[in-house]
Amino acid sequence: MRLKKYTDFALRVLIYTGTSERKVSIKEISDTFYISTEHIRKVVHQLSVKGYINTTRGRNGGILLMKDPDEINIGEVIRLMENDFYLVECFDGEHNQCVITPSCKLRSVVGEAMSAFFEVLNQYTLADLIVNKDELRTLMDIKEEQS
Amino acid sequence: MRLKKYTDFALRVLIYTGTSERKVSIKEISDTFYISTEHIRKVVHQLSVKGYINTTRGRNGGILLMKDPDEINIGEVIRLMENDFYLVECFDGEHNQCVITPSCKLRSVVGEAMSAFFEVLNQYTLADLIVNKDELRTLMDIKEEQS
DNA sequence: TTAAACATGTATTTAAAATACATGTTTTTG
DNA sequence: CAAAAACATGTATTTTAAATACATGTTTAA
Repeated sequence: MRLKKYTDFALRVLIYTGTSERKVSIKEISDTFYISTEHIRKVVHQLSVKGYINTTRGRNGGILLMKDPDEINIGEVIRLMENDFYLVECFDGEHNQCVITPSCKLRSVVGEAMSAFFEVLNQYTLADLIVNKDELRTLMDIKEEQS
Repeated sequence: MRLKKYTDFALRVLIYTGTSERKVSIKEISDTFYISTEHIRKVVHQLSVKGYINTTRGRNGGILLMKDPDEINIGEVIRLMENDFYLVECFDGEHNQCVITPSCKLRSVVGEAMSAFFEVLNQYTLADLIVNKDELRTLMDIKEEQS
């Protein structure tokens, strides 16, 4: 049971962007976390498609948060980034061939567990993740004036 | 976010075994669910190592439940079968290289969500999954006298 | 016009899971 | 005692999804 790095990275992009007071770049983020720039680029792109961040091209381009941190729900972000929640075969209706599906109690049990998982995540926003901005800024080595 | 088929299959083995009144075989189970016999064999083996079932070799061998269904906790089974719960990088202490770990709030948020997930699963036992034995027996085509 | 940013489609690599294969052991029955 | 029917176990292969890399394009400001 894992989340994709993609999802993990999306959250880090939001944390990074939300912690900085200025525009940030993909390069900065990938350097900070020792992560493939191309992979982060894709995460950034999807976050911008979903309206969380705004990206501008060109010199002096970069990434800005588009919403207030307290409007960015963590459960929602994870649901959007993680596309596949087929914990057990029957969750994937199209490919399910488990014979007991019509009478299976496991189905709802696992569903209930997954709901509980998201109920917790839904209670948090990006604001909760960056309350300690100063500490984070130090750890991520964010300089407020771009070199 | 998925569970392994391995985990799904372990639960089905328990459901199958718990539903039948007699000894069952790996062959039967893999035929019922259209699943690789070898894969099920490994699941069965681990379930027996963990003491959930008893297997006997040889002619007239097979699988029997070792515990009362209401003593078999679903959360526990899933925890045992699914070995890896590294939802985010920092959960894997040994390989974690995320720089914000010391001050990261996401860590505990995801941890809390995972706990909620298991809290639900911990509330159920195999007995809950087979309350409707008759329906299940029909769907799985279990004959109580072996042909 | 050049440099520095993001965009985007495709290809490759990696890692884990799933499956298959080969051989061995155990037990019962004829 | 031989054969059949079960599980055991180690290894190898295949599959799949995710991660990463590559190549090229577009945008914008200096």
